[in-house]
Amino acid sequence: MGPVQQIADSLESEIAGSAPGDRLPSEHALMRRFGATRTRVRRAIELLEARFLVRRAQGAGTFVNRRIDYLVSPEGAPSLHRTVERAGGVPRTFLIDAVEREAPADIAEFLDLDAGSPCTRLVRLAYIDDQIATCAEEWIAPGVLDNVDVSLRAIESLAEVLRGTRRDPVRAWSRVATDFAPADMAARLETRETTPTWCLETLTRDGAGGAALMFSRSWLRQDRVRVVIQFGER
Amino acid sequence: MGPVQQIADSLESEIAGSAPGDRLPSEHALMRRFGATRTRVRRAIELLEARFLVRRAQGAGTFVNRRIDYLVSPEGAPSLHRTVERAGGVPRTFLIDAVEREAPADIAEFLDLDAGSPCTRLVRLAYIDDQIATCAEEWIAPGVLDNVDVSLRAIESLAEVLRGTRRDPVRAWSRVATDFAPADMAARLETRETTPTWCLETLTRDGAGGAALMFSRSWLRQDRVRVVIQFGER
DNA sequence: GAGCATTTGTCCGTATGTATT
DNA sequence: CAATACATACGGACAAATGCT
Repeated sequence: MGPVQQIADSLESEIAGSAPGDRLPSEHALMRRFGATRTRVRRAIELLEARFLVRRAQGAGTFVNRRIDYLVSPEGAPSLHRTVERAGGVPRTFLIDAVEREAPADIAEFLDLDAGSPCTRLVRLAYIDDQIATCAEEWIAPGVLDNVDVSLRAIESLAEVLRGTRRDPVRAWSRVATDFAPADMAARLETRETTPTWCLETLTRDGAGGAALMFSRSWLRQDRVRVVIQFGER
Repeated sequence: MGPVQQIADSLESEIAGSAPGDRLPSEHALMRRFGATRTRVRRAIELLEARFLVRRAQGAGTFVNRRIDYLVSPEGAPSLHRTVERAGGVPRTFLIDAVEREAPADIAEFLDLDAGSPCTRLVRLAYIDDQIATCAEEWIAPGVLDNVDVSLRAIESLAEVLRGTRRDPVRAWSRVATDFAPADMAARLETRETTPTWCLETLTRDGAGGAALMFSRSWLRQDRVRVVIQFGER
């Protein structure tokens, strides 16, 4: 076992006994403790970072990372908000944009829209322990919601809002994959364009086979959320 | 735009015009061409590697990578073999182990087995263009197959074999996630334990709600296969 | 099989850059 | 502004794997 791996193993057992958000000793402190060069110490921390065990922030330090398991199934997914809470984390959601605009062609097709008809597009960010975790773009068919910009600022689940308008939102279609987020998304997620990111797309209809209500495309950082897809009966 | 990004962009457009398996110029040749240090050239190639565009082999060189899109849905997945062929790649499958042994507790539960009853465990490797891509462990319930070790050496799909025994294999339950492969799996996949890897688990039953036939757990390298999970109707 | 050149992988020590506190 | 902490870069050296002779 190489010296880098030894340092990594030692740090890993140390992490196991600490809570998400805790700060690790600085790289210089670790150099002294292990009598190693900075290169080795950094390599060791990079191993932990690759496994999403720690998070590093320039100027601030290295911290124990929190990663959430998020279960997706055809029956629907619990809100990320609640999932985070249950894991002991602090979820926060922000609406950062709400505009009327024409949807891109592929999305308009999902929503059964005529070309040129404008729909409401929301952009929302979700944080876990004040760390950016996901960004969702949501296209809402015309006439489905009013004053969303007002009513949504503090609401974490669009499904709940839709239910409030006497609709019965059901997940009609979903696709999950990992991909490289486009530049604007990567910027919002404060991540590099070279890191694979979850992309979860969902078409919501009103009741089974009813009118298309909404198409959403969520990007989720792999280091903050672990998406698990499950279907069928045991 | 930094010098590293410029080199990466230049190489990327070069890659776009070449075929999977093609070799890139060596790092030294690129140093001369771009008048850059090895650090910068390597960083640039690492950017391409992170996006799965190239593959590097010590002592051999850097090559244009082939990555397969693999669609998984509740209705079932086409065989990886056929998916690779359709993309223009060369698929190959090897049975590397076939033993009678007791299944681990969690898997025995899936197969409705009593503790201690032995089942057949197969381990199979799949290659794309002679590059290791996936490793599957398959536990087959007692009495379902005979002489599998003989009959399976050249067969790429277990479902076809099961159909040959007058069964009706259906995908009853599945779970997909990315995870870090255990050490033995990482070794078989010739990958590091720090790279997230697809894990696809499936329970196969005989007809709808029938007897449990098989539980399989496949690990798929993210750089060779892009798993896309899709369910529902548009 | 042995030997050799090529190619990528890893590491070192040092210096400088940049974000945070 | 100063101190601290992580990020990036350089040039060089050696290791390890590959492929050819």
